[in-house]
Amino acid sequence: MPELPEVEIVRQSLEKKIKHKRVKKVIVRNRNLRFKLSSNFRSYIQNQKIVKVGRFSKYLIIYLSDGHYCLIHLGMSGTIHIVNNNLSKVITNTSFYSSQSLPKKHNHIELLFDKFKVIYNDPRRFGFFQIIKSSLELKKRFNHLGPEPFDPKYNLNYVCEYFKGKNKNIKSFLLDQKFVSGIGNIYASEILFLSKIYPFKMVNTLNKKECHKIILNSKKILTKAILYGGSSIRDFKNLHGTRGKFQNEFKVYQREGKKCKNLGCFNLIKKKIFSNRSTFFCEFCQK
DNA sequence: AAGAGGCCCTGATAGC
DNA sequence: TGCTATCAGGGCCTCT
Repeated sequence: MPELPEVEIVRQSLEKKIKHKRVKKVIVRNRNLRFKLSSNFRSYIQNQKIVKVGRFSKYLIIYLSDGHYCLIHLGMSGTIHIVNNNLSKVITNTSFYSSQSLPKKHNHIELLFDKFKVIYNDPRRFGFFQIIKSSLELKKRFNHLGPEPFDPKYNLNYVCEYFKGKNKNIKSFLLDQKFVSGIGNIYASEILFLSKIYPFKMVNTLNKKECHKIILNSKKILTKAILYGGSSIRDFKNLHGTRGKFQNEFKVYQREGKKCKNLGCFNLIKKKIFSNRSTFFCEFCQK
């Protein structure tokens, strides 16, 4: 489901809800996630106080009072719900589901607090929970990831150097978390449309000006998406509450066959499947 | 060693 | 109605 903006929205609402609160009990219903949940997973979280909820790229980091960390990745379909304990009613919505459509199936992990519980639901099970035991280990865990788009390290020098001698298109690089981390399939298309760059242009043919536009627009699109509360795509039934609004701002994503939104352009948005992911673009505006 | 492709898994939707 | 095929916001692993 989520790219960096959606994960950030989840982080904000989750932290608001659980910071300084103690986990009373942990229920594991299914440990077969992306990575199998370790057998002692519960013991690391039970009775811990939540110090804060952080995020790096598309990963949530729960800081536990004894210095350990609980790393969460939502994969493609992971969602987090907060449900009131006695009333069994959704009181905070961190996942774009409404109380009416709260799924019973695929609730794999539950963290029980005094008055509410946090439920992890994930039909496809591409997401995961992991215990990280030290800040050093946490750093190592993210070692393979490139800078976030907001990081000053994601600059013209870095990008130009990185692209030297690389024989791959720009869309693939925006999705490559080793190059820049946090961008996914929606925002990659949107960033390239805004930059007026053809998604399948090889990076070794990009000039400095184009690299500069990609850097600026990566920051711009993700910042705006966070401001809009993320994107809620695929229309769930009975949605309400904290549903994101950025899907209304899409210029190309899921707009195949529709008119280009650039002023004066009457071309229709195209969709092309490349390495199993769809890419949306305007042939006329993106060169 | 960079780059392409397959695979993990379930659910929604389209087409017959 | 009920089948089958295709597609989904991600990332890891293997092969060449």
